[in-house]
Amino acid sequence: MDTPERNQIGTTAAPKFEDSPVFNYINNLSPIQPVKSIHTAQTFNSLSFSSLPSVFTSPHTSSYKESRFLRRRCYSDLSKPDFSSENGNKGVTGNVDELQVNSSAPDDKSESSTKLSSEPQALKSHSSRPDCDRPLPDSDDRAVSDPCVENNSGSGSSEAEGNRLVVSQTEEKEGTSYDWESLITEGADILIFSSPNGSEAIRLVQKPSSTLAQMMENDDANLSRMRIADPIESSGGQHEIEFSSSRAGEGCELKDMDQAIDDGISFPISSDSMSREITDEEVARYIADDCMPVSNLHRGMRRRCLDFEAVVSRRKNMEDGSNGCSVSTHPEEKTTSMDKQLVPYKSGGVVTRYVLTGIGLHLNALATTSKDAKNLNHERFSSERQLNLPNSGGSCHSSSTGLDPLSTSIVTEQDMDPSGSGVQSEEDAAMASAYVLADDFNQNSPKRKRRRLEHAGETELSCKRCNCKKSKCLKLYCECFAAGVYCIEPCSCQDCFNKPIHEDTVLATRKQIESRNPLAFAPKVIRNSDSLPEPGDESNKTPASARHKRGCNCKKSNCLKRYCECYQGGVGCSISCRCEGCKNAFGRKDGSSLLGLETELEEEETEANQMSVMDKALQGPEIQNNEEQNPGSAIPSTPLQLPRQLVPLPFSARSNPLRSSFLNVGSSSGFYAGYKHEKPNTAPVSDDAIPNILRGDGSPGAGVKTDSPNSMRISPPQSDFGLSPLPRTGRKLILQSIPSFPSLTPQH
DNA sequence: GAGTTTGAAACT
DNA sequence: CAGTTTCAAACTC
Repeated sequence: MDTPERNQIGTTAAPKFEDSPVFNYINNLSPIQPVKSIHTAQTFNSLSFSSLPSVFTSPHTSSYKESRFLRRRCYSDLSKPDFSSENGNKGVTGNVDELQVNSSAPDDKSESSTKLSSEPQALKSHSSRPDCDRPLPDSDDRAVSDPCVENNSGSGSSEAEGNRLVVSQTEEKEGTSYDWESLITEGADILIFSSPNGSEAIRLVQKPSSTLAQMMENDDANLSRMRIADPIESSGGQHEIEFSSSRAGEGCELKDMDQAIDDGISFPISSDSMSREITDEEVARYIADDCMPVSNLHRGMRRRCLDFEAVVSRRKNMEDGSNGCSVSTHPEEKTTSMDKQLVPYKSGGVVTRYVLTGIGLHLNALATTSKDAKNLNHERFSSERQLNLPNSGGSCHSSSTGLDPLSTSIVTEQDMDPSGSGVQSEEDAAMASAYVLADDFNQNSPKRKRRRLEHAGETELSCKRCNCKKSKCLKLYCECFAAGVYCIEPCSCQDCFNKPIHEDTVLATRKQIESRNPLAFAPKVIRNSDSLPEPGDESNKTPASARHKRGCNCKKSNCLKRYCECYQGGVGCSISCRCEGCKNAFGRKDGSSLLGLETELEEEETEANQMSVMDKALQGPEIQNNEEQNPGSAIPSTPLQLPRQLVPLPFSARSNPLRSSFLNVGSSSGFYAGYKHEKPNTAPVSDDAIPNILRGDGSPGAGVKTDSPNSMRISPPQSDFGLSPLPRTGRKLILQSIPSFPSLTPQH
């Protein structure tokens, strides 16, 4: 855990004075400070990771924290993207680096990174790596995934942290724990807090240590300020500060902590070395760290999303050496929020996943999620419990946002994942699980793939498994490609080019398609956050509060089957639809409202399976929320789906943090969003709403939301769900501001 | 599991 | 822009 990041963080944090914004700002300006408190940093690292919420970034805060962020970002990429717009540069770069690191070579780098700690930048990059690296190795997947995940998750991290804390506590209890009990007791509180915001989660952590609390009291106030001022950074920044203060004297033990983490993420181990000095504060730290890992697990799960844009950068990093991490502090990189979005992640080196940020849903994602979700839930739980987190299992669950009665701890973790892209998390998890299961298989015989799909695949949910035979998975026919993710084992595709190995081809193809249709990779379904109907947007008005990007053209299915993209996406048909005999349960083109939806759905359900219904519901904003919370039935509760499924409008999310509309983005969506910003509405799509939605949901108007154009970023992708925000977990989506420029295409 | 249906994507 | 073809998912048996 020597990770430089922590150190840096700690350094930055060390000065409590930072409480005052001014002071902080100054600190940021001066690189020196970071160096000061290296020790403390570690504790925070985890925290920092968690901090995602860049969304709110206030320029000021961002500015002063930048140095810090950089570090943090390493952990949480997702959040970073948000920053990118404002702070962007640094943060972004950091993210990128992290991503690269993860993808490239986790193992070796981690160590090196620790060494680098002396250098702030290096630290940043390293810090990110180390986490990733650790986990990668093995069963530890959790840890491995965690770091990476965090990066990806970014926005959700904060919340996730809270959850994580809880989890970690539980785990620790089992293994060993001194102070843990107290911590645990507090854990409940933590959970609660965490849900809303990462910042809160952090607080909880702090709470555990009375000393910290005392010490921090003042700081807390400051922190709160910070948060307010900078929602985005808040979590990370806060943590840093707090811990630093608490930890100031400590420092050394971090290594032990790290080791412990590596071993099993359980701090207790570290405690041995630490002995008593580990005060509550340390415990808190550990917890925080643990949390991170946990979250990571989820994140690790991330699906292989393709970020084409990111890919490029990544490649560079990769090529350069695993060191992608290596300081990616370049300001330029930072500028591109896109990079953040893409977080390449390797699990077992098998597949790199990139998270795409986006707005709205990709039908594909939805579909997969819904179906799989059910299965996944079951499997996930089992796996999760067994593993406790661990890798594969964890990965899977991560996706599940729902509360699982069974494993609350786990659930929390999952929630945590939400980091932003519930979808991603799901996907990732699925991916991870898939990898784990299939290490052998890789792309091999289709049969095996199928098998996995059926079995492991179920768990994976999110992963879309395509079955392309002629398109080489380089056309929109391919769900994976369309969703911005690489094909993976579970896919039964033939002659697949949609793999990391063929990044160039994939990227080029994607560009081509985008050149033809800038919105081609945009989520097909654009959802407004349920919670926040924006007055301006008509889309909100739509029953579903979401609409299909282009509208369907159904003639025989009456928009009652999944052939219909609107239906599949859980949205009602709109004016833009050219369907005939529309009977879309989610809303007919002619205006029949969703109200009838339930009844209709029920009818349909009878016809189809409840399962299918559930899925639909999940897709559908309304239902989702409820269901998510209800783990119960097969449906889905599948938390997994939930997370992904709907992509609430990013904006809405902002408006309602609670609801969090996640932006899920279909993998591509993110790009899309960004893209739009760049090229507003050039989209071929005739849809009125769409452009508006995309923009705007944010857009336009909503001032705060903002979506800043940048904001479009979602914490990933996953996109899928969006409808309901996460139930409790609340992942909030943070829209991460995407840099003005569109993700993928920017290169255009 | 094979075959059919369907509608989007791609092509002309 | 419209019509046709291609494609793969969704669905049925």
